[in-house]
Amino acid sequence: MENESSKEEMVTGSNGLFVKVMTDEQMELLRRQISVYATICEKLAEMHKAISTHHDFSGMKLGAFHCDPLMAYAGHKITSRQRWSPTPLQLQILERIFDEGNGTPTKQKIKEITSELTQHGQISETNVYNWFQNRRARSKRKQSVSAPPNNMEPEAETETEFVKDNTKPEDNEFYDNSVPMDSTTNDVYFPSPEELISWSTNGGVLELQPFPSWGGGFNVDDL
Amino acid sequence: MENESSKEEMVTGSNGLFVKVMTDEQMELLRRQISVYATICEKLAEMHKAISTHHDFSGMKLGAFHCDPLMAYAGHKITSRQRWSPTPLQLQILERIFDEGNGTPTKQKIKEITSELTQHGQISETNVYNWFQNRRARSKRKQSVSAPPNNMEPEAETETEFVKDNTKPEDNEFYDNSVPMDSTTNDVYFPSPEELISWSTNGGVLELQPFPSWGGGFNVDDL
DNA sequence: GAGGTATGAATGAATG
DNA sequence: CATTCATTCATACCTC
Repeated sequence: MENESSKEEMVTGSNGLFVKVMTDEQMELLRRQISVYATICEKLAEMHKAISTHHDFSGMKLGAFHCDPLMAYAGHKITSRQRWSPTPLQLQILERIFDEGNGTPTKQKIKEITSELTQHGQISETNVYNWFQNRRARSKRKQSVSAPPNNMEPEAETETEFVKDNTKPEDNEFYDNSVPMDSTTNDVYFPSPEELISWSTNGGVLELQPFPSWGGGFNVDDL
Repeated sequence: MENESSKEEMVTGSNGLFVKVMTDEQMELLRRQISVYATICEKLAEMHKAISTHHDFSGMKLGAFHCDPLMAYAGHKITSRQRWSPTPLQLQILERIFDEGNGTPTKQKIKEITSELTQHGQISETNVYNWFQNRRARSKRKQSVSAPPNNMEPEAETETEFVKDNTKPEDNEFYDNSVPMDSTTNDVYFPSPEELISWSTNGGVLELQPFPSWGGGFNVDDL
């Protein structure tokens, strides 16, 4: 990453006010972070809920949190950025190019294709790149599925087996899961804390308010 | 959306890059929002902890490959794990090292790094090597992953061609959206999710790390 | 609303 | 290093 765009700075907006500046990068970080929090909260709430169903914790204190028995289950999906999807026209063109057989588009080709497709809708080089990657991989996989005429039980999901034939040196792995949490938001709306934390301690059951839609603040990628 | 002071806007920073802008107001909101999450998480963790002390979760096998049901947040199944994946801690360290700028780690450095990371989880030199390879390569070809700002109509072939690439200049559309982890300066610091929420797999007790810095990381007021 | 599928995207590893 | 492959994750959509 270049040293030129990773830090925030102060600029004077068009309205003349001083404002804080975030780069896309930072914005993305923020977005993710908040989303992670949301997820964590949600899961914790679920967990507690699950536990609560098995035990009675009426005596349970939650610090200063005592609220009305407002019913609400932790909604989720506080964020949802639509991922890119080719328009029919774009798809048509992409498929055509793909069928032309020219294996993997070079970087240069990607650029060309992208600029062509841009005339038919929003698209970035990454989109094009990914599309071809996926297209190739999946058309290949499909064939290999039809190839093996033998056996192949439908679903051999032996989950009790943690095979880690990593074919590689001594790499092992036992810590699971690096948080995927995609999440994305177009806008960020911030309810007041009270709004958010109005959970019910009703019978020890904790419930989080559904996350209010993020739809009012600043647009992360839509301006 | 008109151009008022409380709304975000796009301006050109001193470096010439387009950046997103937040007003103080928005920044404050953001800070509070995240703070609220932090509080919620803490409280939930406390609650869970309290509950856990009263019950035996012997049924919860939480070995290296088993997560407590809650932790499987994201629907990820524990059965996967065939390829190495850095733990959050490892990732953090790796990113730090990467950011230190020392280009290609030598063989010797790889060894050092590996042995350091081993303390935080299984890892091999190959893993480290690959990671740096990929990290380098991708820090260059990072592109706009974020769906272009505008929502596109999947089927409404309104191929209106006024698509203006608001993302960035025509020639260069690279910006980072890969794993966030830089920081270290006084700008936005975001602990990784796992950093925040390190679950003890011991008896199903959940533990939240003390919140790193909502008080230390994101300096709203003293930029 | 839980299942399945399609697909955009992310990333460890491999190949040149 | 530059590209590519393989696998996986996440989400949108679809069906029941």
